[in-house]
Amino acid sequence: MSTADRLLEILDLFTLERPGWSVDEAAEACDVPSSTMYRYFSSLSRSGLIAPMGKGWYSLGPAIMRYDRQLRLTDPLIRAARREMNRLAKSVAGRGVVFLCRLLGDQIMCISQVSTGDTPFTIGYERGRLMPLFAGSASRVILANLSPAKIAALHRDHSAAFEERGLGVTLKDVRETLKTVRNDGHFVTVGEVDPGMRGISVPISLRGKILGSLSIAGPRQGFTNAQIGQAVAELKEASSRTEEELHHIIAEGAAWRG
Amino acid sequence: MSTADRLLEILDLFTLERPGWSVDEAAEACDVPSSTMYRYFSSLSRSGLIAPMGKGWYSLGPAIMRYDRQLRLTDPLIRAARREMNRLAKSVAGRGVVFLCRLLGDQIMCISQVSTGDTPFTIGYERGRLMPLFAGSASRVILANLSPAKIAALHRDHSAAFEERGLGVTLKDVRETLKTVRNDGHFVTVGEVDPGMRGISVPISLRGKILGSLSIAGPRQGFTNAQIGQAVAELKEASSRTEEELHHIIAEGAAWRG
DNA sequence: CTCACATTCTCATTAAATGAGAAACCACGC
DNA sequence: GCGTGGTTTCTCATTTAATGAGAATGTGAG
Repeated sequence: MSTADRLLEILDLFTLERPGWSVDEAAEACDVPSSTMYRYFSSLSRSGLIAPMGKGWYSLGPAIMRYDRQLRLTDPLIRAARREMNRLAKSVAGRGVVFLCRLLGDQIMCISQVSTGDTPFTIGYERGRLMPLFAGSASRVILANLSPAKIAALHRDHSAAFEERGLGVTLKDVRETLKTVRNDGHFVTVGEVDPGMRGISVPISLRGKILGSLSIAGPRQGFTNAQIGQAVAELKEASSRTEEELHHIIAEGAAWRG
Repeated sequence: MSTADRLLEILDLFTLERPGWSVDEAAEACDVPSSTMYRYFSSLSRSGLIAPMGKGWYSLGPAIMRYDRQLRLTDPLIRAARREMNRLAKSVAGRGVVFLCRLLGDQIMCISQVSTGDTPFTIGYERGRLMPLFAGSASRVILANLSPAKIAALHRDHSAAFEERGLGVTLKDVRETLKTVRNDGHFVTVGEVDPGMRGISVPISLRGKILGSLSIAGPRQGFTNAQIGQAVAELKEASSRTEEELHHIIAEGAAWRG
């Protein structure tokens, strides 16, 4: 195993379930001597990726927060969507939250979330939350707009998941199902990611390439059929304005390519 | 230079000013051949710390957001302060934002920010923002509560900064100034971090050890003297409740030490 | 299909990581 | 102040992995 992989393996020790580690425990977990783990920890501490939280205990460090802020401030998609997300949030205040997802390789991640007013329900759609590829409306509208080659590759590797989620058994079935979603331009689910929650999503693309999705989520009973229809219309409008804004941001260009 | 340092040097290429890099440009910047930089990029991509954003351009990746979410959800200080911060935010709605800072080694970082209602002014106090050590109320109340040894060490290394900020010339002067702040239990500034902005801060400690500070910031004219006095009182109350809550969280314990 | 470009692979050479133990450094209580 | 226990850094001979030029392969746009 390479040194690089070792470092990244150590970072991955720090999880939601186990956010704090001592040098000795980490050494045992990775099966290296303490002196070596001290070397690793000191490299990671120097860069701020981890930080001593007192008494020999370490957790993830300030660099994580700094880098995350940097992403928030520079991500063209987040910037392009901000205004429309705020508008949508007001429109569904108290009934739902608005969130933005991005396709990253084979993963779909929530990268931004806006809500206004009191949201008495638990908001599961936080920035940084990894979304399941095959469940939930936010993922579905992205999935439906992937290239045929990518859909085929995913179906080859995860055919069981496709079937389980009712997307179809054969690749042909799957293509049909996704074609419908693609043509509708939106997708609505109930309880696929969080129980009792409804998801309403539309895709966001740039020059024909799918980038992510814009969604509203809230308690199932917070939306009548008419309100779902209105939400879909508002989401579509917001998505198309976001795409337009994204063109402007990229045309300015300097921000992204340095 | 070690491999570890190389990797972390590469991560540091990604800045607010220059959030996107191609392999070749990064190779040139770090003075290594492209084939080597490809190896580094692929390690970092595999772990998700960076991600290809299309067409050979890379930016910071999903792991950053995942780790940041993890910190938000597990940091005992953030969790302990949440309720009080929400309460304070309502109390200063429209006039200010509430933010929480943490001491991390020699750095002070904003780790959480809450505001309610419309905040027409620019909010500079975002999570992930590094705060200057010697300016601003949020830092001052932390500085004032450091151990005498640390204050002495800081004064040795940054005596010019101490003098510039009016903290005193000799170590003796500095100690006197900080003692006053410590005894007051709060500090108020104007325009030290962001022009035209007022900062009002109180310290947060655990078992006599300074951990961070809780602050309200807003446009200077948003606070009459009486309102400043009230804000200080509310902040002190919030701080002491946060410290209490922190004791509970740490007593439960499981969450932090795994 | 083809071309240009992005990415991965190969392998002999070079340089860095390793780890046991010694030493230094702290913070803490007395 | 001054040991004391635990944490962290240092040292250096040995082992192991990183390096990088160039060839090979993959990929996407026209």
